[in-house]
Amino acid sequence: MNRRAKLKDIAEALNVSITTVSRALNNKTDINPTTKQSILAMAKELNYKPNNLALSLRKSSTLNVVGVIVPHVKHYFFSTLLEGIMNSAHEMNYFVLLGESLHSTDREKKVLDDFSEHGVSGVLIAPCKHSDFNKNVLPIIHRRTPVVVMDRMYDNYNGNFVNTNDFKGAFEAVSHLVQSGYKRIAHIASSDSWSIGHERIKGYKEGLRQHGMPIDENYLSICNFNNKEEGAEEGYRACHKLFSLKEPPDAIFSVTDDIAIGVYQYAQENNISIPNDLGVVGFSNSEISKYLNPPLSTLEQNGKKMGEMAFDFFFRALNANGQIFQKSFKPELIIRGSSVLPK
Amino acid sequence: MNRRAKLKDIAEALNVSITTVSRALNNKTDINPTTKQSILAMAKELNYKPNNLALSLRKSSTLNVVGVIVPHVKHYFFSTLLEGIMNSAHEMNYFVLLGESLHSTDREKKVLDDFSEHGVSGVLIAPCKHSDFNKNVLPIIHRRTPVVVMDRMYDNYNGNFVNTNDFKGAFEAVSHLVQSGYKRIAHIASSDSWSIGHERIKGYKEGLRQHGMPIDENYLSICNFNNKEEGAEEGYRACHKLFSLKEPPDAIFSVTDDIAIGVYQYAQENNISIPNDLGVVGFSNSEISKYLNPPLSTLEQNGKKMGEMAFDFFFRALNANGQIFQKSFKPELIIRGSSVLPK
DNA sequence: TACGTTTACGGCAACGTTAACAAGCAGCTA
DNA sequence: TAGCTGCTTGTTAACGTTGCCGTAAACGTA
Repeated sequence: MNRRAKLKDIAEALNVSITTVSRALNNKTDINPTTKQSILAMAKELNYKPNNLALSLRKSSTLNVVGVIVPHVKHYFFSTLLEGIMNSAHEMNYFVLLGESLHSTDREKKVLDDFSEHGVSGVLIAPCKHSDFNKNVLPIIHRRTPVVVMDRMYDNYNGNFVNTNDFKGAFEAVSHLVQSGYKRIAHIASSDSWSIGHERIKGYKEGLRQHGMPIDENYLSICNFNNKEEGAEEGYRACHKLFSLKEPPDAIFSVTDDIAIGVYQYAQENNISIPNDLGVVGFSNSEISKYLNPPLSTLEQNGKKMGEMAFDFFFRALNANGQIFQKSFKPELIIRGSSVLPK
Repeated sequence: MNRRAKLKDIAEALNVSITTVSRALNNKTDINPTTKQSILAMAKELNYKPNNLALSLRKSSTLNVVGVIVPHVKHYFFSTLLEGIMNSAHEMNYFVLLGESLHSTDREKKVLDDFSEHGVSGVLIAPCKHSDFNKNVLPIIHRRTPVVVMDRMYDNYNGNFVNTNDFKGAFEAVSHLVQSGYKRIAHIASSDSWSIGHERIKGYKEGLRQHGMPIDENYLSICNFNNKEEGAEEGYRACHKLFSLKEPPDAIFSVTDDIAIGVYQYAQENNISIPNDLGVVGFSNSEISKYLNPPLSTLEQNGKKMGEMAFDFFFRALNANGQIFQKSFKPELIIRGSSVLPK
């Protein structure tokens, strides 16, 4: 096979200058329609494809590449998010450069710096837990590279983002448990110090308040975890603590499905029947949830749609100078067997 | 912030030529150690970082980028594979360009062509189901770009690969079921026409043979599926068919965990007790498996290790001209509650 | 002294592309 | 007819880097 055709080849074949060829292929003005036609024809004949590497150097930015960084690809939500991003990216002829932070803010910084060095045209970031906005993200924005923050929020951040309305989700979960007839609703929460944990706690409390139920701080159990395995263990421990109270809860809104798994394990070992003795609602509709016994009620975050929109925001931000794109997805309550008392 | 320092800046600061600076920074000969020291010092002072874009053009290949393509990121096995690849890549300062084939051979081709166009230094591919080696992969190899095939095999392929020893895995699963005391072992299989399905069927039959058990083609149920949801449904259907036989099986080796979920659903609806009436063994130790009731025995494929090795193979192939790297991972049998009869 | 060899460096070209400027030419106006 | 205008094309430089070649100075050898 011959080497790839370049502008020069077309130019020589037609006895015109390289510039003229470039003009024809880039739909520039200042070109005779006849010349243009013959150039286009020749380009097709020689199967001309522009050289991305040269273009990148010329424009001093990689062409059609977005950097995407998430804490863990293997978490279901992030992999669906990624799926959405890749769908849209593929449609728009964009490449996805992928990195994982593994919930380390240092690694996150390293990956983002690498992205910059590689000259990505944009960055889509699902921040790690203690992500440092000023240190990690701000430098990218200063380079005028479009950034879209996904999934969780930075304090006082006012750029492009796509996230879940955690507050509303938690509120709905609690409302549902109340309507199902549960009276003492606990929340196994994630740290108050990051947006997801914070907003869900707020939604939980507001849910209780609006239904005229007391807020008992003993029913708020905060735990710390970074991956699924820890999640289940933490859930188990938290559940154990809740059931050591004088008056244990009769329902638990769990900040994630993984933690709910720990609750299930504790319940099974202690002969606590779900949903009869204990109602449970999780968060994120992980693939496991519907196969649990009983199937777990939870909130669907629709990672795929979020991913698609995140890419779309990036794409629009590229050409809209200064305009900011924001969207908060209301999660959808999925009611299954774990939170409905049989009549 | 100033713009990034380039060779010219260092050269002007020290009154030497650009070439000399380049030599110093690239550990070339023909340079005075003293000059070299001062150049290195100045490079550090100006925080010089080579411009990848320019380098890419010069070498006409993107620097430090591998293209990775898998059928679906959201499948647990592939996401762990990806995790392994990214770990190793990150360590070696490589970027990962990600694509999904979604089990479409056309899309696979498109993504691979895009990779080539982008000038990746290597390609790691987990082929889609009906992937066309000659059309999709061969052109890349012809460009002398190192390729590592992961997870499944092409017929007569003799390049770099990393996969699961599906034959041994299936063999072990069947042996285990025999040793547990099951007598009529069925296999819900995947299509015989691709390596994974084929090898597992072979392993299943060989397992029966070596334990002196008859091979009943009625107990071999082949089904077709491309994603989890279909998997469970197909499993359910296949199970239904098996239990319509005059003499239904008392154990099922399922080609994937997803299909095993369908088996569980059928069993629950029809009051078939696992493991008492029916032993079940799955494949791939998906995250769901240990949370099923009873927990599902299965085969761990260790995607992370495979991913790490796949990248390692690529990396070594870069500099080892012609040498071929191959590794078949023996999956590890994980015995849980679904395949052991109580004494 | 004369010549070859080594050491250390600089100049130029090239990777493929595009932007800015220059320039040729036809047609039109005064 | 001189000069202006608009249309079309070509020339040059630049993006940042490295490989090739050339060469001056210092050194060694007969």
